[in-house]
Amino acid sequence: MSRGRPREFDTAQALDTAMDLFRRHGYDGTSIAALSEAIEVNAPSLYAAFGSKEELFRQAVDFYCDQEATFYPGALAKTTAREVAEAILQGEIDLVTNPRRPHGCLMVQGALATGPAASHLQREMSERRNGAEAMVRTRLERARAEGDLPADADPKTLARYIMTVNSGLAVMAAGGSTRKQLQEVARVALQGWPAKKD
Amino acid sequence: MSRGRPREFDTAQALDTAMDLFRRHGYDGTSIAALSEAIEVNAPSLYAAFGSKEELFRQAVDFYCDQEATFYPGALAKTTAREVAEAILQGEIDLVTNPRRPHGCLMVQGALATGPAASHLQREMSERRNGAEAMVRTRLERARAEGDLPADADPKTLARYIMTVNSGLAVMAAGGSTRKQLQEVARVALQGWPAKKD
DNA sequence: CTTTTTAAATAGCGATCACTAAATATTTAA
DNA sequence: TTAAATATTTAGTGATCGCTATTTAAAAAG
Repeated sequence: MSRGRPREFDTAQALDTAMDLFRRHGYDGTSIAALSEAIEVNAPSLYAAFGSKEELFRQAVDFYCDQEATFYPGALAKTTAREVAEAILQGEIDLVTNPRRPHGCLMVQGALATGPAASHLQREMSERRNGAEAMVRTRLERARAEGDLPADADPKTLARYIMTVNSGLAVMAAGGSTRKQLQEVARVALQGWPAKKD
Repeated sequence: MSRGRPREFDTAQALDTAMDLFRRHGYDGTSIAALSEAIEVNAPSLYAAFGSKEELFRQAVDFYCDQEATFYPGALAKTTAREVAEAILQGEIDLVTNPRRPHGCLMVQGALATGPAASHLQREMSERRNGAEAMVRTRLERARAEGDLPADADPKTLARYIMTVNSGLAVMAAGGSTRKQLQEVARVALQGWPAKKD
């Protein structure tokens, strides 16, 4: 075992709690005092473990991507472009309407708008969302190469469209839309998905 | 003229400036000090004119709806459901990528996530968005009654879909997507719009 | 002019912000 | 047993938060 007094709280559990607070109240709306109380750990221990509020937020986002927004690999592994799109929208809906969590998406609500001091977090979050978009685009490019999407389909725009709907779903969920309602929305959203030509 | 010393700043201009700050930094991320400096008015004058930060925010949102998000009446007045949908998405894109303004939508970025003290502003904003959705739904119900939408089309879901895309466009614009990119997205978004049956 | 009315400017209120120095507690290693 | 290492606790730092009492300035009404 490592030397010194052992930590009395679980950092993963702390990140789990921080994730919920940041998702519900955003970066600026979540105070160290609120985090400290919810995690049941004094502020200095928080700083010893995570460094700063900003770093805690980043680690909470990492935790979120690893532990909550886990549908991407499976969705991208589907066999057809349409199935990929369906799985992404359904995965996003499950994520943003999870009844055991605050509704919405940490990468949207967490730092969509922040005070000037944290403006780089806005950029970081949009870069993360762009990263997901790039993965979808790559997958759709492959689909087109495989003839699974028509040659005149534009993977870049289709991927951007999927991410646009995803972000919209997060906003709608935060506003109280139910899982069922959003599934109906997703059905409409894919109504015009380019058909494979046989 | 009214009695007493005349106000030395234009309240409309003040709301215009407040609108931009709240849109860029959100409610929690915008301090009275920042507003005071940007508007070039001391804090007490701000309070005399608007009452409180919350009330200033609300009035800025009203101002935004009246002066910036002005495309709705014209869009809803279009003759076909498809034209209505097209005009709404195009209007939203122009709104959220206006080069003279911070990119995004005040009703999304302004108070999507807030600290506990301002949580009712989250609700108020989602209620406003729901209000817009209701207007779209009513218009699409009329369209269906007029045979402009197929009988099996669901105006409620279609309206929710349009608003989902709208919110998504706001997030994407805040992340740096260009007007042209979002127009391509809008085109894809309407690809599956229910066709009128002749 | 003086009075009344309203606004602007100065200064500062208590509360909370993110953060930390110093002291105490608990563990392993020597 | 003692020393070293790490965590927790206590008590606070200066800065900023939203907001306001008080004073001074500028206008209209009498």
